[in-house]
Amino acid sequence: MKNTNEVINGLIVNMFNNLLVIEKNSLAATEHKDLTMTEWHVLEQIGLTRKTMTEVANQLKITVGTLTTTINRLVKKDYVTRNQAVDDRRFVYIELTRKGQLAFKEHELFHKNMVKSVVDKLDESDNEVLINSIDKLTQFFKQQYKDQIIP
Amino acid sequence: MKNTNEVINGLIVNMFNNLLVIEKNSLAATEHKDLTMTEWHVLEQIGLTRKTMTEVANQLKITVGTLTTTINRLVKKDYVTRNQAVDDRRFVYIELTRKGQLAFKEHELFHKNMVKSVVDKLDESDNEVLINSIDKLTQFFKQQYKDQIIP
DNA sequence: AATAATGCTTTGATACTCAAAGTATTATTT
DNA sequence: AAATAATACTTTGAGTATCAAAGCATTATT
Repeated sequence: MKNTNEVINGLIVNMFNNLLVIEKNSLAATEHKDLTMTEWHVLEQIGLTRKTMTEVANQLKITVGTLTTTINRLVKKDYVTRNQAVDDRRFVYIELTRKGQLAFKEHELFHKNMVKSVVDKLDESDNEVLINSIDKLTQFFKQQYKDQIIP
Repeated sequence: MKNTNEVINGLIVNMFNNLLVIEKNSLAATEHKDLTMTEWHVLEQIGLTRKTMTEVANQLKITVGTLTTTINRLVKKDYVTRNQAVDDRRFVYIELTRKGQLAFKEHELFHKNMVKSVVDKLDESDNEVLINSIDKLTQFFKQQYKDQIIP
């Protein structure tokens, strides 16, 4: 089955090379043209409930210091609010503004369309295989680098 | 099938957030610790035959100018050679040195292991579904942004 | 011979990233 | 209660990554 492996590997590499560019162009066609891809992904991780800096940084696998600078910009652009927690003032809560929520929903739509384009063309048992396969990939990662993965 | 879509989307996003970090750590464990991820991916695209600057830049979806600076560094680190084409001196051929080829094979190994971990656990018809699914994703990209995709 | 087109490099600017040092706050130890 | 440690975040310094636009050779077209 050497050939199968190579085909799958080629497709995965190709997919990864393309996805970011595609996503970027797709999102640039929305009203929120002032967002970089990093900023889009930060908005995606914050989601519709407030989060702490560390939570979001862990999910994105970046340092909190890096996130700080991105949040600075997102606050300036009015996509995010930043508030110190009242119960423990070491924590900072970041939360989407209304504008941020609108952007979030556009990003969500891109992903939904992407997945829909795949799933619609497969029958139910095929979907199970797909889920299973992606899950196997994730497990491959976890197995080799347990301590670095946030589940 | 709303739920299926959400599961698949979640897995994909998670996979993308993880992959680069995982790959980075895996490759940092090799002898070639002086390579950045961008540099690894350039080596991957050059492969075992010589390529022109434009070829590689197109595959990676970066500008030729960006590639120039990366190649500068890879030449300095002795992973790549750069030679003007004799038949048409506008072209520049880039090619892996022996050291570059060794690195290339290590990168290849990472990908092979990754795919193997998935494929080994699926039977033959499942593999077809997986290929089919990834292919659908690629088609989704192509369909919406035809002019930007290099096939 | 002049002009256009092509392939690459350079330049200037911004974004992204990390590690390490610094600040403020809370928890633990003595 | 005071000193120390731990935690959450920000700032700083430095290198990498990226692009658009301008520039340089070389080749193709007019």
